[in-house]
Amino acid sequence: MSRPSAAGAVCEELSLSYVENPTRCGTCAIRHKAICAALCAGEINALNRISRRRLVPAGQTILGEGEAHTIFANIVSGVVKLTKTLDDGRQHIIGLLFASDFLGRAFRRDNPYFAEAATDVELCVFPAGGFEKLLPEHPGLEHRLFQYTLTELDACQEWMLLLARKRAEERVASFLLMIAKRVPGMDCPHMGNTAGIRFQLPLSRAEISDCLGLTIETVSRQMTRLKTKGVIELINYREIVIPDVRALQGAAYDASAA
Amino acid sequence: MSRPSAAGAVCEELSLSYVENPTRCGTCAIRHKAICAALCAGEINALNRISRRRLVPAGQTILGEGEAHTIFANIVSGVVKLTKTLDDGRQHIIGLLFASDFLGRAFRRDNPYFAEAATDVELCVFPAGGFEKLLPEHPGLEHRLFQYTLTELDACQEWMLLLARKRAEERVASFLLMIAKRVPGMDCPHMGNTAGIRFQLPLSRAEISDCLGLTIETVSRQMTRLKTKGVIELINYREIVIPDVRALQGAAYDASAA
DNA sequence: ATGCTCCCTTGACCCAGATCAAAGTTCACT
DNA sequence: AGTGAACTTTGATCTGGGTCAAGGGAGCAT
Repeated sequence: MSRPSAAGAVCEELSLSYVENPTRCGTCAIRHKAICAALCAGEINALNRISRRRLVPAGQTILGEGEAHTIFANIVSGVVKLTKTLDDGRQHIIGLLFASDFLGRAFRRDNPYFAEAATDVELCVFPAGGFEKLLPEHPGLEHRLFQYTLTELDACQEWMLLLARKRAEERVASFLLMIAKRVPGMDCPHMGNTAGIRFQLPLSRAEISDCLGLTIETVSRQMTRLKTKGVIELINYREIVIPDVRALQGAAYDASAA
Repeated sequence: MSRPSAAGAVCEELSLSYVENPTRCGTCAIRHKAICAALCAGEINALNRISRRRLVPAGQTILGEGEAHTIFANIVSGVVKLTKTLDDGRQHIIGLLFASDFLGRAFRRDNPYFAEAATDVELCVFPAGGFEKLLPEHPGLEHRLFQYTLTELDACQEWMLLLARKRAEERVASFLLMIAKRVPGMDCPHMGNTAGIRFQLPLSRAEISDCLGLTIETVSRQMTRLKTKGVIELINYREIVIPDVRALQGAAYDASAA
């Protein structure tokens, strides 16, 4: 599960936990996108005061399912997967968190899912106690978290439609589209078509199948199928080019394709 | 889709909109369960001031998908189904609302789903404008709604696992269990076993199949299967007895079965 | 009663995707 | 370069649930 990636990270807290320095949030990549966006100075400072940066290498557990959760966190970079498991081993990835997403289920003693770093991940961590104490004191913070939760619920309901009614090819196409929207892209110099998108898949085939309610083999076959149709190009197992997003949206049966 | 039921209701606003009378909330069946629970007197009064009771007959639309939503509401009695549709007609019921549940997606112009009365429904309706104005003024109200939304998200994630990984029989059993928990039961005099549960299904087979990502025929076959195994008894198409809840939990592969 | 309509069940058959089984890639490490 | 482990693809076959097509009930109107 562990893969090499940009930051050859080890899991340890960096010595960035200086307490009063406002440059910490000031220079943060997700300052204006995460729940931090739209917080007033007082709220940002309160958060800043209890937060610590942490690097988590790919494959490492962040929160255990059913355990009491000890932290909340913003994802600064990387991808976190949230998994639920039936006790005979069948499992499903109920959510992926990307840069600027928020990790943690407030107002609940035990964590309803298992959270694991899918790639190397950089977190901005808040201890659970401190964070939950902050919420009632800062309505603006709770409001932001509420809005974020509503968006998460929307996405979850959309995904239910995929699981209940889409065919395998549509699911894989929908998945690639979702990843393309959330993952940082890279230059696409070999392509004449400037509309093309190129990016790195953060998940293995096994993990993709656990997102889509399919098997590894079916995911693989559908990828090959999309490649044969010219809807996607596979640079290698992890790297993908989408020459024409519209075509992929068509394959995904994506209603939001204009 | 319309069925006879207790209240032979027509859809019209009742003349209950007297403005200052506190007995309205005071005598409400869901006063201590809906988002109203844990609100202070001021908040309840503010809600009371803008609310109206409304009866909606089975089969009638409450909110259109994609339309601007004009109302929020508490479900006082009955069952509301929330549906999403792909434009080729494939559809899925993403949620069912029962007594004390809340209907409406705050902070969004358009409604992300289609809401329809599955049975005759009694609503406590709030006009959208008035309700959204109340939220920032009453943090307690927003807090309640936030908690309710988190619970909804938990349920949605649990349901995703069902759609992604459970087999047909487990899905049907899980569905019956979910209904049994939320729908008012009735006496079970013909049974010696006092642990038995008897209730009315609020949905047709077609609607159940739209909840479970299955077809009508498969739902029907699995119901017959559960009946043959003795896990359920069918009084008629809509009425069900569960002689032993444990057995049904087993069939549902329900992890929460102790 | 009779017939109608709307659901629901049952049966026969089919197919998308699962399962089982190799073989091919990729990449880290000698 | 060579080896091994992990991941991915591909092929053959199987099967759970879908699809198509008849029947059953139950409730309502005549």
